[in-house]
Amino acid sequence: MEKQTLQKHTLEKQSWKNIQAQIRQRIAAREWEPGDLIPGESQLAQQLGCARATVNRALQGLADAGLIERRRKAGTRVKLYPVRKATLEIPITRLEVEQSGATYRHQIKKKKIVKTPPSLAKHLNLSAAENLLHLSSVHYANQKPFLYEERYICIATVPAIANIDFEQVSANEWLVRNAPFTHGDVAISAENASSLEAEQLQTREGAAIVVIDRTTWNQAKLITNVRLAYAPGYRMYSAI
Amino acid sequence: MEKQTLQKHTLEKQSWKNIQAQIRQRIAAREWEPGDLIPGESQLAQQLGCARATVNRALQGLADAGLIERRRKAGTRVKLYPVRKATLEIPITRLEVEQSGATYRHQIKKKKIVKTPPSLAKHLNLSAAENLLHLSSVHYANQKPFLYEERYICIATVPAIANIDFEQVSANEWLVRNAPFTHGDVAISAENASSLEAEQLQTREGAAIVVIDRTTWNQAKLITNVRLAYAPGYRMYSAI
DNA sequence: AAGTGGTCTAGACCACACC
DNA sequence: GTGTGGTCTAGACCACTTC
Repeated sequence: MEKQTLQKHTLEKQSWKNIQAQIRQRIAAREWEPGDLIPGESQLAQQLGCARATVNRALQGLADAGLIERRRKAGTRVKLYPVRKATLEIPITRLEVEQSGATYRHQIKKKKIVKTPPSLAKHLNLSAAENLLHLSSVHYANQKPFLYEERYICIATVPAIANIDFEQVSANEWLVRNAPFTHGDVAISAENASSLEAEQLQTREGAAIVVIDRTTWNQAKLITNVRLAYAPGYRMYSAI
Repeated sequence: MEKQTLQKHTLEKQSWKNIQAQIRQRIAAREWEPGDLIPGESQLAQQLGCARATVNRALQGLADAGLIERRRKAGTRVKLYPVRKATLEIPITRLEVEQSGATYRHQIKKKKIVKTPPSLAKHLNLSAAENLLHLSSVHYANQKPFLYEERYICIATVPAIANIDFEQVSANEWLVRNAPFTHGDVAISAENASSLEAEQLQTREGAAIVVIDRTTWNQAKLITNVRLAYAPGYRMYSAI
């Protein structure tokens, strides 16, 4: 009690964010150079007048941010090459469009049940006999094409999709709300629009478009694989 | 002691990750539906036989992952639209190339000191009188162009750059190691290669290329703005 | 005013990696 | 073995928000 009151008076607020900021600054100021070992948690706790758990939380955040590297017994080091990370949010397309102030609409272009196409079978190591629902659709913002989507949904994993009217709710939105996934992967690239894509996006063939390829799983079961071709001019932003 | 031993015997390992997985599963299983309020921390702690702090840690992770939404007094709700996030690592170009097994080389194409160009002045709200070091360079993987980079560095913020030989260390690498930044922003887009870019990247004009525009700051002071034009075929990957 | 999450503490034990 | 980070606990107080 006595100690705590003292701290409050001398250092005002103590929180793990505060501690983290102090350590961050000491790293930025080169007090500990890249590659250096920094003091142990207990030592820092004593220096900074807080509990070890608080220092631990601060350091875990810094490790997460890629500034330091921690190993039991070996201690904590300032990274030689700090790894910065950009976090991109993956929004529901309808919300993304609406948040930009535009009116959203989407249209199904194709819908049929197919066996696993060879291109996917290899990449997703899926049985060639698997039944997939193949959907193509275009999403519009203010009646202008925004995104052309080519999607495969694994029927065995998500049997309920058989009864969904995808004219009402996009597959994207329905899946996000009804088929929670455990993990997945994303690839982002740039491609020249094919003639089909150019037609659907009402742009010229060869225009540079952002393409996102995304696959999601529930445990070991594939849920969906989708290729998203955004209309020219699409940009993704992130703070770092 | 007695209690702890009991837990060990009945539930094997208890950790916040375990608790988190249990809660995750209950959300996935629709035990709590999207929009529902889930029990408070103390209640969950009692149910799960652990301390409230442990539940707190688990729930904070889930909030971070975008699955739930927490507010004091209001409680914790399952998000209607879970926001998934993809985290992209921003590597040093040399390391990115070398990790792919290729040999790295880079070459400075232009280097001169300029006043803030109008295009940047607006976007970065920078004084037009600011002195910037303007560098263009090409990074190669196995002698093939990998990345064309157009960079501006704020001399007032990083005076030390005046004496750096950027033939030896790329600006990218030098800055990462010597000019820590507090925050920044990134934009990713697809563009058709201009004639200059096509020439530098040894590709055809109009080829679709990934373009990353990145700006970093130290507190209120601009460090650098860079436009990275990757050779056709470049892909960024992320797990989600 | 009251209830919820957010954080801190002191102490304890564990898990892992290095010696 | 031994030292480091990783985690857990019980209890406490704080801060924010809704009522």
